[in-house]
This record gives sequence, structure tokens and C-alpha cells, in this order.
Amino acid sequence: MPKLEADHPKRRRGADLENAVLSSAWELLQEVGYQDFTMAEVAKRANAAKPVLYRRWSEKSSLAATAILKFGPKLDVTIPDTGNLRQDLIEFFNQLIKIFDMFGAEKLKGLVTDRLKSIPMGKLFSASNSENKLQTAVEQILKQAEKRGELTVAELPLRVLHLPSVLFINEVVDQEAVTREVIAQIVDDILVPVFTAKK
Amino acid sequence: MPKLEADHPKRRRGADLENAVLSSAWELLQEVGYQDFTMAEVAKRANAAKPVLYRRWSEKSSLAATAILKFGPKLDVTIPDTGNLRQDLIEFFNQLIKIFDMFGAEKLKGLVTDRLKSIPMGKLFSASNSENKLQTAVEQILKQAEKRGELTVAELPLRVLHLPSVLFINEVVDQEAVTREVIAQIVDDILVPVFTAKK
DNA sequence: AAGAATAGTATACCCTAGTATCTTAAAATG
DNA sequence: CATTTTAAGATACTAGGGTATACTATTCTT
Repeated sequence: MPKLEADHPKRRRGADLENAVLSSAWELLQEVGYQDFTMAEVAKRANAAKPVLYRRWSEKSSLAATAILKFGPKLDVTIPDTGNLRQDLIEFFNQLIKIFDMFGAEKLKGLVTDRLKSIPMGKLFSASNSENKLQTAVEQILKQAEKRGELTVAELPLRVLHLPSVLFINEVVDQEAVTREVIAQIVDDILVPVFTAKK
Repeated sequence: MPKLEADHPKRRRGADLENAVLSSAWELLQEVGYQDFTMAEVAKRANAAKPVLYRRWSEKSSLAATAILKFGPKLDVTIPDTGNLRQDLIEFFNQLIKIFDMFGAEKLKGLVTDRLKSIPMGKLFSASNSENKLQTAVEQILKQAEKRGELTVAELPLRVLHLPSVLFINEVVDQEAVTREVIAQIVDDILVPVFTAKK
């Protein structure tokens, strides 16, 4: 189908081709959501062959996640510092809602459950190569609270640091909607008690 | 009423057929695990047609879950009462490990993530018709603690009551193994602080 | 520049979840 | 019984994830 002598006289390779695929993937995701997103259609729109996709992404959910991380709403890396642990956590998690608002969480549910087949919950918000932004942000928020004497970070095990991501993902998978009210409840009923627990 | 209990009924129906299918499913699950468990093979072993399976179970994960709930290790419904919230929780959750030990959690991982596509985490341990044993057990354990004055149950929101299931499932999906040590850490670092938090 | 190595293109293929269809046994109804 | 309704049997089919293969354009190496 791709006429080599037309728009693309040359055969695309490497980053060029990769970007073309990701753009097509992003476009299709927005149009039909994850469930109806097919690898064949992405390939077709990118004028690429299916093996090109699979050479870069091991599976459909991985391609979709990469496209969202590249073109979707950026996670704001600025760490809130309101002088209050509760409020910092709420502000930060409200940023995450943006991604799910954009599509409607039901359009992403399948993506999340597919992703869980290959990666742990705590890494769902990580780009494949980079570090987990969400977790490091939580750590910084906690360090701020520590300076104010609200808790002692050194005492928090890894499992506890992962808790915010786990709870967030759980809401997406369960309720298919994460509102500001839900965030506040999670913070009040679970996160603050756990973070500030005395040993 | 015609009583036609022939020795070799030509065509099985209802419960007979259903049990035959579930037995074949259970057998196959033990042999190959969930990933390589196929509907066609179950049908073949049960001498049944695929539509028979789909008339009863909407999807593969549902059939597998039903077979495990029917033939797998029974969840012990006795509620521990050690006089201590922490210990009650630990004892109870150690019972759950049996199911995953039996197969090796990696053989069940796909099942859990598939199930999450259709039901919330809190219901993963429920039989399709019955109530959620796990959650009611947790509630009873908490009521015992309340009698001892360790906490006030009325103040615990639903999300908090679901937390044990959520954390357990998360470990299965993430680490693919839930040991007694992990259970103890979850109880100590998360559950007890949350359950006993003062508002 | 020639040849090797790499990574596209095009296409066919496999596998399995899930569905549709048509025939027919068996049960329910009366 | 005769008739109607239900559900099993057999089988073909669709759709989509993922792989294999044969070939060729581009780039790398010498």
C-alpha cells in the first residue's frame, strides 16, 4: 500500500517510523478507546506492517500505554507544598484524574487490566524507560511532611510507598471513575492513617 | 411425573452436564494452569459443545473461577478469635494463601487479571450467587475487636472494608507470591493502622 | 564500492475467545 | 399423547492478538 515514490520516497526507519506508529495509535485511541483499538488498524493508519509494531512493543497494551504517555496529558511534576500532608496528597492525586477524565475511565479499564498482566500496579504510571514519577512524587511529599514533623519517612516500607498507586488503580478498575471526593476519602481514610502511624 | 433415569442417557442436560463441564475444567486447570486452559479443550473433555459452556459462563475466566470455587481448597469460614486484632487478621489471611499455593500463583495470575475485567476486586472471592465471604469475615473480625474496644466499626467506610481483599489481590498480581511474611507486613503496616485510626 | 547485517514491506498463517445457525433430543405442558 | 418449549449437538464462522516467512531497501563495515 505505501507507494514508495509518493509521499515517502524513502523507507522509514527507527525513530521516524516509531513516531508515525505512535501518532496513529494515539489518534485511534482517541477515536475508539482501548477496547476497539486494534493493532491491524494502527499498522494500516501508519502505513506500516504489523511486525513493525511487535518489534517495538511486545503487546497491544504496551503500545497503547506508550502512546498515552507520549501524547496524553502530562503528569505535572511539580510537587504541591501546602504545608499539610493531607492537602499535598489530595492536590497531587487530583492531577492523575486528568488522564482518566480525558477518555472516560471505562475506555481505559481494559488497558489497565491488560497492563497488569505484565507489570505491577506500582509501575503503571512509569514510562518504559524512566522512573516511576508517581512514586517519587509521593516520596517527596512525605519528606516535606517529615520536615514538619508529621511522620518519619525512614520507617515507611516499600509496600506503603506503593499504596497510593495501588489504591488509585483499584478505583479505576473497580468503579471506573475516580472523582475528587473519592480521592479525598482515600487520603483521609487510608493514606494519612498509614503514613502517620506510630510503630 | 415420568421418572426416566436411564443408565446411559443419550443427551445430558442441566446439572449433570454442568457438573461434567466443571469437572473437566478443574482437571484441565490443574494440568496446564489458566494460561493454557482453553474452552475448546474443556468442551472436548466433557464431550460437550462450546456453546454449552458459554450458555452457563459468560467467559473463560468465569468458568475457571467457578471450577476453583467448587473443587479447590475451601475457604475456611471459621473466624479466628485470638483476642487480638492483628493476630485474627493474620490467621484469616493465611487461609487464603492455600488457594494460591496449590497452583503456584503464576498459574493463576492471568485468571485474576481477566476476572478484574468483569468484577471488582472486592468480589474476587465471591461465588457467583453467594455473598462475599472474605468481606463478611473481615467484618466479623472487626466486630470482635470492637467489643474489646480496639476500634469502632461504625466509622469504617466501605472502601476500608474492601482494603484487605484489594491488598491481597494486589500482591498476587504483583509479586505472584503471597507468603506469611507478606501477610504480616500488610497487617502491621497497613491494615491495623487503618482500622484503628482515630478520626 | 562490495558485501554483510539490519530492519523495513507484504502477506500468509496460527490460535483461541466468543458467536451464529441449524438440527434434534428431551422435558414440560395440557 | 400431541404439541410446544427448552437446550444440547455439531459445526462453521468471525475477529483480533500475535508469529513466521520471503523478500528488499537502507545502512554499516571493510
